[in-house]
Amino acid sequence: MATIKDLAKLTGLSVATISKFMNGGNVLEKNRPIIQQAIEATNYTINEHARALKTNLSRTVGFITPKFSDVYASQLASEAAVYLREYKYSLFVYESLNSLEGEVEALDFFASKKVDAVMAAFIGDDKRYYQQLLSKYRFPVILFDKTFDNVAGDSVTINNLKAAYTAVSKLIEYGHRDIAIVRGKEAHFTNNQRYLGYRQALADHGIPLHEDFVVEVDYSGIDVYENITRLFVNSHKPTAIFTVNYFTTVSTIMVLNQLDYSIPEDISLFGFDNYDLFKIVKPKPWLMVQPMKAIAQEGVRMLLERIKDHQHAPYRSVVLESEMYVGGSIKRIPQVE
Amino acid sequence: MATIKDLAKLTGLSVATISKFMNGGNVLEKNRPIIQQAIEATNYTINEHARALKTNLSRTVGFITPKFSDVYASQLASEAAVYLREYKYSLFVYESLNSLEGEVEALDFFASKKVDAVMAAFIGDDKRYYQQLLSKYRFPVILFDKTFDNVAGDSVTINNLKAAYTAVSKLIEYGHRDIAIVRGKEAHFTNNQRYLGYRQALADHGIPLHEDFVVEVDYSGIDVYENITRLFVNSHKPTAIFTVNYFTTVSTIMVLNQLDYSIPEDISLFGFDNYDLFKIVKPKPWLMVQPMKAIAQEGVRMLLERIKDHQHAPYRSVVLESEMYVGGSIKRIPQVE
DNA sequence: ATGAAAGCGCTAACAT
DNA sequence: ATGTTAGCGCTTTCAT
Repeated sequence: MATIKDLAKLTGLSVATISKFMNGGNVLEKNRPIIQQAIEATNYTINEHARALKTNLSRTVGFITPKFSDVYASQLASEAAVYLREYKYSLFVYESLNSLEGEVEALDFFASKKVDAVMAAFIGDDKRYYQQLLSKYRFPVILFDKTFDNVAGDSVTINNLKAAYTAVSKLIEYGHRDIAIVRGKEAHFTNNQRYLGYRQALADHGIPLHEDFVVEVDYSGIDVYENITRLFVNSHKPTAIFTVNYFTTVSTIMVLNQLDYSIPEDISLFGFDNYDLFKIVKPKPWLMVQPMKAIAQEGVRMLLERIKDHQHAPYRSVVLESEMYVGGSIKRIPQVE
Repeated sequence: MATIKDLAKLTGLSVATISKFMNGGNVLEKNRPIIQQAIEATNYTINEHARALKTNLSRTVGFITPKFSDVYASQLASEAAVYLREYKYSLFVYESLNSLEGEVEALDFFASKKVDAVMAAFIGDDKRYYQQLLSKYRFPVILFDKTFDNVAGDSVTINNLKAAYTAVSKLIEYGHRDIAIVRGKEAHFTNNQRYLGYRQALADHGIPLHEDFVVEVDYSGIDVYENITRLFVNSHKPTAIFTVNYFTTVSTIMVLNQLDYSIPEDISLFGFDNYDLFKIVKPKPWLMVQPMKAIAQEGVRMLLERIKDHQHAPYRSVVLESEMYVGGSIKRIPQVE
């Protein structure tokens, strides 16, 4: 493998000059092509380990995702990578496999890789646990999807409660009162917040909560079919369904289709998150969509600031709004006076 | 940040001894807890940059995926990470964003990170292009999903043609003769191979290829609905559909459901790849499933051998078989004599 | 079993 | 603008 020393010998220049060239410093115009040629001849690429050792900056960012297949995290990682690349930064993505131990493993791994910062979508909700955990590491951590009261790191989230509130209010505005919700089994932050938004929207419009209309599904998918089917066995049936995320939205559409319930004729739907499959679905579902680009951009911005300053400025938390995608999945129900 | 030197001072031992401890060398039993304590007190983690610089081994593997959202690649990365972790290796995942330039970027990035090997699912098919490209890098590359005649690196693939042949033969065995195929627009290797398997199965059973039954869809999803709908406008309609991968399978099921075609009563289906959504689909689709664990395991095995030997042994290519998942998505059609 | 010291490839301070 | 050189944190050889 070629090193700067090799290039120095090849060009007759010094290692310092080559280093300057590599880092955009001042080099005589006539020397530039000479160096460039030597680089190409030797297929030289800089040794980032040596550079990182010297500068104490690795130009890498760790990213903790619950699963590579997680739609939210993979969109976020994808967008973040684009912004980071502009600053010569790259992502180390580590799967926590939905476990706290996996998260600790990831953090330890990042610590030894000396990443400059970490972006994380953690699975747990225990603020003090994370506060203590993160205090062990010297890199800044930017939290996504959920926040811990600005106590463990900067965070970028959306207003989950409001997004759900908006969605359910739209269904009510269209005349629906029998509105079911399909949410995850786990008591996770976003899941809960969106449930609260659902409840609050109902309450604010004087609609009592109907226990049978709260469907909790396992993200493995095994019980989705049965649980959604059960919504329609009683005489008191929902006329609309609010689904709290991509998985529940897709799977609910799938099941409704299979049960031969037409959307929106037989049942109305308001979903969450936008992803590839919704390009196929007819009619287009109404959706609350998270501004993934903005989330990534804000996150990267904060992260770069933290790396630069390295100060213990108070943690900031940015809360963004979701966007409402208008679809054709809600039927207007005549108001009964 | 704590260094070995700090630990040396703290424990009264030498840097060399601490290093040995860190690497599982011989250290007096009575010294072990002392070192361990110092590590915990300082939150010490090894500096992998320094280690990599010294040993010329980074214990990282680069992984090139077309998109983070790619189902095949994300399953593969996930499985590979598990095996690699057993050998203290970790994955650097880089998105090529479905472009050749992105792939080159990824390789250059990996070169400067001095990864020990690269796992890649490339998008192109030009053997000579990749042969030339990869010759520029000194790390071994293990190719997945497609192979280039053992000319650019070791590879792990499945027998795509045979898998498709098996699937279509099964449909024929059930009495179907009007079998459509939903494939991708792009002339990619796996896509083509599976198409060839389809054609060969038809040919071997004396069934002529019907042009209108070959549906080519864009992976963005925009034309899937229209293209599948078009299958049913003529008087000559298919009784079965073979879909060549996860995306086409899911979206075809989605569209059929929306068109109120029941599976298997109105139309039979044989799909490809297994993933989360199929846990929800009723009836369970027949599927050809790639052995992702075995693919990852074989790939990692080859990769570790390459790293160890560093010899220019001839490239090997491992071809695995897909597994057939029996479902309820095929109707038996009485044979007409 | 432990320690002293060289050196991996780079950057940056300093000298020219 | 270019060159010389120290040193980042680690492993490893060679002594002890």
